[in-house]
Amino acid sequence: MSAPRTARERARAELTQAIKDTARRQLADVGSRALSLRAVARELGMVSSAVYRYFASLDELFTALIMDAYNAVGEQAELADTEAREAGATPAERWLAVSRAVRAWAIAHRHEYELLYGTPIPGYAAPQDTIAAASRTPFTLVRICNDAIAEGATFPADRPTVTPDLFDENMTGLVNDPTFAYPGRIVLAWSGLIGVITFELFGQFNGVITDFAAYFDYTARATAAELGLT
Amino acid sequence: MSAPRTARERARAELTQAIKDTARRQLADVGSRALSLRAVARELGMVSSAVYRYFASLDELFTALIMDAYNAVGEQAELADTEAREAGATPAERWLAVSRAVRAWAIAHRHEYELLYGTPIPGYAAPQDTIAAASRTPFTLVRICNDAIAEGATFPADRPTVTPDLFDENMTGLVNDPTFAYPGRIVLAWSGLIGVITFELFGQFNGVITDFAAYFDYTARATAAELGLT
DNA sequence: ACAAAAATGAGAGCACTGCTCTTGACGCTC
DNA sequence: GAGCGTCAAGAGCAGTGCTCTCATTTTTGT
Repeated sequence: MSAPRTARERARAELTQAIKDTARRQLADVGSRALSLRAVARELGMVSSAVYRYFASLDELFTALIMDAYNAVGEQAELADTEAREAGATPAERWLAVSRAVRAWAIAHRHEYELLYGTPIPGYAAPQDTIAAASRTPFTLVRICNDAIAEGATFPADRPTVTPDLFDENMTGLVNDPTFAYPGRIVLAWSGLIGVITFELFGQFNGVITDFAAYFDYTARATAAELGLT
Repeated sequence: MSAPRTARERARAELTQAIKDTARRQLADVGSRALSLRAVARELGMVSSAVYRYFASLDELFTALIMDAYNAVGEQAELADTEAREAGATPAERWLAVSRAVRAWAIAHRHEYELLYGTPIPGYAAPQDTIAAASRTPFTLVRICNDAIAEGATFPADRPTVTPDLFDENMTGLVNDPTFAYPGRIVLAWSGLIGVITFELFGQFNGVITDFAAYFDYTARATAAELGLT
């Protein structure tokens, strides 16, 4: 990611980006299963073996696309939350705004969404950078809850909670809630949010729901209510 | 599905099953992306073109595997619920039992689960039969709620609800609840259940949760509580 | 019982894929 | 300007899904 110093480095950086861009374009057309390194090379007017100078394998190209996609959806989520917060929205309204932003991105970038939350690519091993990029969206949800707690929100009583020992160490201090009622429920809310979007995109709601957008809003509101957000 | 009358029909039925079985075996080994019709034919000692007499395309073979998988997990769900009910379990306990059964099946048949709830196979068009098979598991959850309603359970007050017009017509009469509070929430619970299992299987919980089984039980209990099941 | 019809398996072949290796040309550094 | 590292290109390998043709076998109709 360092700045290109020589002409060759600049050309390399540009071509690397061009490969990713055309790959992303073809991904939108044919889906991840049919994405072909040779077709990408063809569209760029180069021979297939030349692409291997930039990505050692198709899996590596996929990994790069996944990284970019995690950052893209994370950026949308952060943006939606920041805008809502600056407009004076309540935590519940911010939750809805972020949920909508994630869904909108998923619909607009269906096949990139599949890369993130669909069947994992077998040869793809998530490096440390990927984890950070993947955390941007859920951390946005955590931020909303932390702000709500700071404003005096409390977790609804009489609901199942979870002990902190089920969670990884680096998760325990994330939410400002010593009872750990929030963190356990936030993770469930997060997986539920992706679950609803996935069901809609992957056709599990066909023949069940007719108005996807309206139903999604309901799910987001219901989830926020279950977190005690108002 | 009619009974084989001639020897050729019997041989055809057996070979069709043998192809599916070895395909399922190879699927467990290499995953759906690497499943090869030629490799299946090789293992069966036949030439690849012969397999096309039984499945017109790889997509058609996938469709058959998907049908079988939907029925397999649905059967496990129904079995778990029936056993729990006959043992005198409460609706909440039955919900937990069914949830656990689905998760257990998913872990034991990872790649078949991917076929059902992961990225859809592009060339696969769900016929009417597939919808019926896919409905077995969620209908089991509906049955639990109906039994609970029959026993006098009521939907928790002060929670967001949804109007019936968002749902397909053939869904409206499914749950014995004129207010339609249950159906909207059941669908969310269903997608949430699959969302949690998918997150665990697809690695989204790596670095977040350590004790998957314990956390899953919590999510199932929390979901049951949100439906007002006791 | 015998011929026509249908179904089946084998093989060759096409177009495509990911990936490797070698070759020759170019740009950068000293 | 010489030497080195990087680069695109091409050939080639093993594998894929799928189609076509050609015998062989089984079922069916008369």
